[in-house]
Amino acid sequence: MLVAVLPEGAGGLLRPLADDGTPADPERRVADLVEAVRRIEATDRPRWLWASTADVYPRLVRAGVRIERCYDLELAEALVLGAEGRWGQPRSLASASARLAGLPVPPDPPSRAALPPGEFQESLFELETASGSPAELVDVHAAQRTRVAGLAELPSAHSFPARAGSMRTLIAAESAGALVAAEMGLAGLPWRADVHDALLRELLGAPSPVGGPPARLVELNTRLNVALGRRVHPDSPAELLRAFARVGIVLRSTRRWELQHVDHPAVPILLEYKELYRLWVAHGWSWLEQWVTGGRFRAEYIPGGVVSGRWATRGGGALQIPKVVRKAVVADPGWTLVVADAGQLEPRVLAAVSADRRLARAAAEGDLYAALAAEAFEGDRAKAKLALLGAMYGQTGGDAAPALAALRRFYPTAWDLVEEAARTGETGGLVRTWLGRTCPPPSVTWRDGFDQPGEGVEADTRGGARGRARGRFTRNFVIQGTAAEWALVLLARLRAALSGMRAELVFFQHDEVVVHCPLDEAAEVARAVRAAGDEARRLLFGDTEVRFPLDVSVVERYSDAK
DNA sequence: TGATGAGGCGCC
DNA sequence: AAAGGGCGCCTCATCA
Repeated sequence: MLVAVLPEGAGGLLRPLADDGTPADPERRVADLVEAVRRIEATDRPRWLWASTADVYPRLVRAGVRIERCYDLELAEALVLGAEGRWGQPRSLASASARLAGLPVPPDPPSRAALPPGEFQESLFELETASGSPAELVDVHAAQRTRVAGLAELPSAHSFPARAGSMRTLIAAESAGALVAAEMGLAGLPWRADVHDALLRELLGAPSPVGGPPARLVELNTRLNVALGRRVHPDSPAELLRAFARVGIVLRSTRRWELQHVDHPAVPILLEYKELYRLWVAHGWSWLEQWVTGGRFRAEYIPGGVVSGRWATRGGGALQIPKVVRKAVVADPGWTLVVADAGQLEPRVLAAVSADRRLARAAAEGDLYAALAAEAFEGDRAKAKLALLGAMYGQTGGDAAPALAALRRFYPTAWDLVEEAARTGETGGLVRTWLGRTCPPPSVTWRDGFDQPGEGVEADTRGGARGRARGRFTRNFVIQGTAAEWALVLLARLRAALSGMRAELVFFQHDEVVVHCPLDEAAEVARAVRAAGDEARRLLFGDTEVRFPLDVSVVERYSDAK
């Protein structure tokens, strides 16, 4: 059973539908949407059909209402458009409805995600009156079902064919992910501001009372001035290049890896400055003030925000929290953190999707690289890792060349899969993930101003640096995107397993998940994470012998994981 | 003055 | 150890 929901102030319109999406009961208006959903969820557990989870669900969660399943029409629209070769067309309910009716398609309204961070937070408290009608929801949903069923017949110049069944799975997983994202964003990551502050003082020294650089940075800057024989602003690359040139050192850039090869007393000082400077500007006191409230860091998660299907976040740099700062992530008293990290996820995904028999056998082991090394790289684990990463990221020459040759010889089926994805991209084609997420067309991934979709695109794409860049992108897309799908399914299964417990999902980062739970639930949560990983493997890859082992730690502090 | 791009670096 | 893929976000430099 489905129930279509259209919010309207504090109330809304509800329309029950049969499983096939056809209306089952007349539409009705409720004055209190939260209470209506609470009641219907308790008795019927329907799949809720709405235009956008991000617009509707947060207010339900804040009122203490959680739902089990939903169908996010806009996320689904984006996936189906991509599979149909119409990537990037407007996806809102209004746009999809207009497209269906053959009317001019309005652009998507600016999404919440486009708001400045502060306003984004506030917007979550607004009562949204969505545009559109329940009839439009019902019609667009029905049309999506038909379009999904037709996907199997689409011409397939892609890594994986578009299959109706897997697209349904993908839409369900994407929708479940949106529920997790909303809940996790509201729950927040436990964050001890006092611990963070102590850490900053230890590394950076005392903060400046007027907002300038802290003591340690001032000191390092002074020492740098001395070492270079003149005053410099270390945050200005141009100035640094000039200063180094003046002491006889010509640099192409001031990147760390380039500086590291330079023998000059200023270099270690500058490297230390850069590291601490970054900590100060990106995760210093102002970050703490802006993003941590009530003992929680509340990130804004955007499911499907990355073209590969990975999540994005906005504000607070939630996916880039430096390891050193993770000391401030501390469980509440009497609670603990269960941290689960999928090791070697992407090479395992390659083994599973390619069904390369030898690679799959290696991926049945706990340490895939070691197994590979024993078989094909004379026991050299580092070389095995280099080869596999090089094949997935598109490295061609350099030190990796011999390793790549060995990989190609021993694992030809896996090799062919990534090579085929790369060739497809180089010649202007599209690739898909295992469940059917389609990569954007070349016109979207080229960001140079003069690239226009249409004439000349294919010719420009073939050969040349740009074509090779596109090939590296599509080569990686099929692996990274499929890994994101495995993680998404794990997340959805884990969320289901945790319902009814006090445990809460509080963080998710590509292949790693953190659950905050009472101490006495930790063992069960750890079991649930492993079970969710197994279910994700089975759902995606059936009876593959590839394993997706999870490193699970039960810790008080995030920094103590692993 | 505000917008944009480049340089740089944190995470996976 | 770096370099291949994906991001967000900070700064400076430049341009309208």
